Amino acid sequence: MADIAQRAGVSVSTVSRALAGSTLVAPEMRRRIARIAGDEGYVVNQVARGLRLQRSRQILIILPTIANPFFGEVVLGVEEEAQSRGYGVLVGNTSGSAERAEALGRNLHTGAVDGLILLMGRIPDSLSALAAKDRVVAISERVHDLDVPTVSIDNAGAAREATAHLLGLGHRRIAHIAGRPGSNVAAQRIAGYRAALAAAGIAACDGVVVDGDFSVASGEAAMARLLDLPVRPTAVFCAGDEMAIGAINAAHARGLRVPADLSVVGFDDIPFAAAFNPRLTTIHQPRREMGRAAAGLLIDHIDDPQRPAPSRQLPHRLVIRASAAALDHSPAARPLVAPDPAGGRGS
Amino acid sequence: MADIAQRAGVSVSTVSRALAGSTLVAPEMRRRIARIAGDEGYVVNQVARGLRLQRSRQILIILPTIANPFFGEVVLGVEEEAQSRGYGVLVGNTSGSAERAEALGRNLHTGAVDGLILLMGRIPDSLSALAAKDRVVAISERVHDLDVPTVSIDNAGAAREATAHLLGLGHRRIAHIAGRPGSNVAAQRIAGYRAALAAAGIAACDGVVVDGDFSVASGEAAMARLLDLPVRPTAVFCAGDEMAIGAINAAHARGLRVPADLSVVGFDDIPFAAAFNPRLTTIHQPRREMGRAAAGLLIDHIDDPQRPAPSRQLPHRLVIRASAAALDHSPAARPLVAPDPAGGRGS
DNA sequence: CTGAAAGCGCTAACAG
DNA sequence: CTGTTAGCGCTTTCAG
Repeated sequence: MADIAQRAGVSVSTVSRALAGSTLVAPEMRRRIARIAGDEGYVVNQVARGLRLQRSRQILIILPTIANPFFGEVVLGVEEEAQSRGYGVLVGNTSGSAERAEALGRNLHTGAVDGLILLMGRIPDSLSALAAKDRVVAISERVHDLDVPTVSIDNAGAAREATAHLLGLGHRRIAHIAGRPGSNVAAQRIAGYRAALAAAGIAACDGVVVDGDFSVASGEAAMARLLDLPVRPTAVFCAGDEMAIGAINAAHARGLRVPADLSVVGFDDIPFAAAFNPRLTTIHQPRREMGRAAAGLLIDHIDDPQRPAPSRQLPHRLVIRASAAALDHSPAARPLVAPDPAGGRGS
Repeated sequence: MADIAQRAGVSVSTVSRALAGSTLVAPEMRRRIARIAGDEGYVVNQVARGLRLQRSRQILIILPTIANPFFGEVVLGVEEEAQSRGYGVLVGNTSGSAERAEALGRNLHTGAVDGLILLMGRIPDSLSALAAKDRVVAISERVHDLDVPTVSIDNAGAAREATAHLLGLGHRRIAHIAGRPGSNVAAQRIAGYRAALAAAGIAACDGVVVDGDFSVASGEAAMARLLDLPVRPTAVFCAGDEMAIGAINAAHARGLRVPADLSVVGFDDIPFAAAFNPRLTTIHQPRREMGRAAAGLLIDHIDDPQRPAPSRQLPHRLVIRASAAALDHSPAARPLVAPDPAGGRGS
C-alpha cells in the first residue's frame, strides 16, 4: 500500500480511504488510485485489515461431513444471504472429530470469522466455554443442552404427517427406521411417529422402531431386520431419505416390490429422492430457506449485537411421489415368502 | 497475551514462546503458562499470528458447488492429508459466479490461506494475473489454458474402456451423453468414446453424441432425444453418473427396461451409483486419493517452494454392476412400442 | 533461559 | 479533502 501511495504521490491513509470507497477522498484521486492499484495487481491484505478492524466479514459453517447431500443446499442458502449482505462464507468439515471441531470453532475467537453456523448437534467446547455463543446459530439440529438460536422445521409434526399419510393409505403395521440415537431430530421424529400411531389407536409396539444412523447402509440393515420379523410391516417410515433408499434396496433384495409389497416414506427430500426409482414419497425440508434464515439471523446479530437472534421454525411439506401406496388387502398381495428374485423359490 | 503474561509474572515474549512450544523456555514455566492460559480460556489470535508470520497453515478448496456429490469425497481426502500435515481446510463455493471466485481466490494474496485447490476449470483472473499460481493445484478438471499442476485420472482412457465394455457386450449402436460443452473432461471423454468406436471399426456417427451438463435433468433430456431417433441406440455411455440416472429415468418413462432394453454406463461412481436401481455400471474415480494427492502436492510445495508440484494421474477402474447387459438379439427383445410399465410382460 | 523492541499491513482518530 | 500517528495481537531478532 505504501508502494502504491508513493506512485500516486499521496499518503497511505489516502490510499486506504480511496480503496475502501470513502467519500472523504476526491473522486478523481479515488479513480487514479484505483487505476494504479489495478495496474500493480495490488489487493488489500484482508488479514491485516481484519486485525485492525477486529472483524473479517466472513462466516464459517461447521458440519460433520460435506458429503451429506442434505447440506449442499443449505450451504447455498447461507451463501445467498451472506453474499447479499457483504459477507463471505467458508465451510469446515469436522469428519466427526471433536478436535477438528474445536480447531474450526476457534476461528471465531481468533477473529478469522465473525460468526458460526452449526449443522451439528454438538458445539465445540471452546465455544460454550468462552460463552461466545452469541455469534453462533444452528440449523436443523438443536445444539445439545445449550441455548443457541436454531433454524429448523417441526420435526415431530412432520413425522406425524408422514406416518398419518401411511395410515391414510390403509396401513396399520407401520415400522420406523430412526436416525442416529442421540440425535435430537431423530428423537423428535420418533415422537411424531408414535404420536400418529397413538392418535390412530394403534398400540405403541416397540419392536417396530429400529435405529439407523441416517446412512443408506444403516437403512438397508434396519430393513433387513424388519423383514425378518414374524409378521412383517406393510409400510415403513424412515427418518431420512438415504435410509429409505437403503430400505427399498433391502426389500428389492428379497424380491419385494415397492410400493406394491411395501410402502416407504422418507424424510428430507434430498436431491436424489425425486430421481430414485421408485420416486420417493418424503418430507420436504426447505433447506435453502433454512440456510438463508440462519445466515440472516446471524448477520443481523453480528451487525447489531443488541438484536437478539430468535429461533425460527420453517414450514415443511409432505411430497407424495411413488414409494408409498394404498395397502392391498387381496391375499396374493402379501406373500409370506419372497417372490423369486433371481431364481429362488416361487410363491 | 499481555494479560496472561502479567498473571504469570513474565513477559509476552515468554508467553508467546511457551505457547508455541519453543524449547527455549523452562519446562516448568511452560507448563505454568499453559495452565494459566487454559484457565483464562485464552486462545492465540490466529489472524495476528498470520499477519506476523505471513502464513496461516490453511488451504482453501474452491469449487463451483458444494452440492455436487462428486466433490464430497475429494474434500475429505484433502482434509485427511492436510490435517496430517498440520494444515486446516476451508471450502468456498463459487455458485458459478466469477466474482465470488475472485473473492475466494483473493484469500491467497491476502494471506488468509497458504494455498488453493481448484475443482473447476476456470482460474480466478486475479490469480493468473498475479502469477501466484505456484500455490495452486487443480483436481480433475485441468485449468483452462494455464499451467497449473493437476491431479486427475486418464479420462480418455476410462471413456474408451467404458465404451469397450459396451462393445464387448455386443452393442453396436452406442450413444454418448456428453458433459458440459467447454469442459475439458467432457471433451476427453468424448474423445475416448470415439476412439473406442473407431477401434471397433464403427464409423463415427455424429448424431449419437448429445451434450448434457452433468445434471440428472440434462441426462433425462438427452436420453429423450436419443430415444426419438429413427433407429434407437441399444446402449448409452454417459459422461457422469447423474446424467446416467437421468437417462435411465427417461428410458423408464417410455416403458423401457434397463438393462434389458437399454444398457447404460456412467462415470464417476458417485455414492448413489451403487444404491440406485438398477445399480450403475460406471467408471470409478479414486476421489479420496485424488484429494489426498492434491493436498500432498500443494503442501509439499508450500513447505518447500523449491520443490515443483508435478501433475499426477491416478488409476481409475471400471465397476461392473447392473445397468449394462449383453445385447439380446431375439426379436422380442427390442420392442418398438413400450411394454406396459405398470404390469410388465413376463419374459 | 528471558526481556525489550520492532514491525507484519492496515485503519481511524486527530489535526490540519 | 489529506497527512501523521498510534496500534490491532502476535513473533522474533538482539541483548542480556
